[in-house]
Amino acid sequence: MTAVDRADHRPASPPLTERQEARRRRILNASAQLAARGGFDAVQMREVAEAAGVALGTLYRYFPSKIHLLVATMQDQLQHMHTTLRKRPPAGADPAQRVAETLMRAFRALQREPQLADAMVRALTFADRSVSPEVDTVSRLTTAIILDAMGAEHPTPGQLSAVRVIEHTWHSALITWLSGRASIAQVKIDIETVCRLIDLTAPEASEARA
Amino acid sequence: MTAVDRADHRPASPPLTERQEARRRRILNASAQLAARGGFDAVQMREVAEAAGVALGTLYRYFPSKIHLLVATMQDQLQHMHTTLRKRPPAGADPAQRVAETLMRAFRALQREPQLADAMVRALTFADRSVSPEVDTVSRLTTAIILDAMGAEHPTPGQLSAVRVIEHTWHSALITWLSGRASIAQVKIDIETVCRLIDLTAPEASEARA
DNA sequence: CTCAAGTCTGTAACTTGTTCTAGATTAGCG
DNA sequence: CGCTAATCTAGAACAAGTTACAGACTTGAG
Repeated sequence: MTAVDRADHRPASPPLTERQEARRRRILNASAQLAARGGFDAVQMREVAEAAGVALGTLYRYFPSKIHLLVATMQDQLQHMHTTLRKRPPAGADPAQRVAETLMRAFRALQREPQLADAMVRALTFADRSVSPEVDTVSRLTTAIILDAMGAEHPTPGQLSAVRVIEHTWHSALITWLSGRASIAQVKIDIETVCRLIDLTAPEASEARA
Repeated sequence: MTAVDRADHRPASPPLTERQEARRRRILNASAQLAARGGFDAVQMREVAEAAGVALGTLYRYFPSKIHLLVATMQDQLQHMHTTLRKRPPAGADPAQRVAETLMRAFRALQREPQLADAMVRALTFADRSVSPEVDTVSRLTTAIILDAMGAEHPTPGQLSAVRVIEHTWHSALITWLSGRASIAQVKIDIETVCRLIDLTAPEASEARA
């Protein structure tokens, strides 16, 4: 997980001064707050700038587009969630159960701020190539969370593929729920369904399972 | 499949005249052509209107937003694909194999027009509640294609969940590839991985499998 | 402390999705 | 044919993301 740890904060290109760090934080907070209130559309760059007390140009210097801003916001929120989850690891005996439990816990957290979730997830899937590095960071964070729940220290390629599929399902199911096309019950079932892949790809699946 | 058949063309609220049908078609073609050239950003409403030879206001009367337009474009393209696929059904013995083959065939079709694929898929996942009915139609079409490949006439709830998970994976993997964050090989592996769920949820999985 | 380089501010301008309006055209009906 | 309602056109206007720029402020080197 060293790669993730290093991405825990900025790639440290130019080390930000204290005031810059503070500005960045104010911007991210403003973004999350506006998003929580009115979703993607409510995060208007002029308003974010004003709420954060910076000029519009400065906002763009920190985050080169609205999408970058929202993806960074998601990074931020995911980090919180990761730390929270680590404090209370899932209890299930089965890796599949633990992952499903973890994801449903995350899901319930997002349910509390559906508008914020909407803004972040929409930004994530709408992101084009210019945001790839940032989206990748989010993806690595999510992977780390899932692998943590699985308890897989040295995942096999098969497991990694399963984790990717789980991530795909997770994002897409979230979107489907957020746009009102699926119920929470359906999301739960689908998460449980996809988590079955974990047993299927466990390294000892063919031997120790019997 | 009656529901899908009925959606084969417009929900027939007011039956369009011939000239209106022609306008609609010109608009969809213009949209697909612009998208194929430059992706999501190249589909600019003024340009679509001009290329289709209609006024901007008319374009908006037919498709109330750019997202609606692109989702309708996707509907259109999917319909083509469905008919094409029906002519040459996948050959595998296993339902899982057939679905994977079908999806990879669709994938290769999209590869030929990556920009068009980008525009359509981005629109699809970016769509908000106001586009739900249209997105749902696309989803039903996709489901029909997958069920066709499975050969499942009367899918169980478990199978339906598996199909949903496959769809999630399909969209999300497509996005990941389109934004350059995953290779084609990876997409292939992930599609094959998720298709394993089909065996897992087959009605006779617990009995006839032995 | 002083100065140059880099940042930040405030503001205007530009782009593209969307809405609105007034007048021309078309479609269907008697 | 002649009329009326619906539709279409051209073009202006508005909204929000993005860019540009001139001048003020900070920062770090000497």
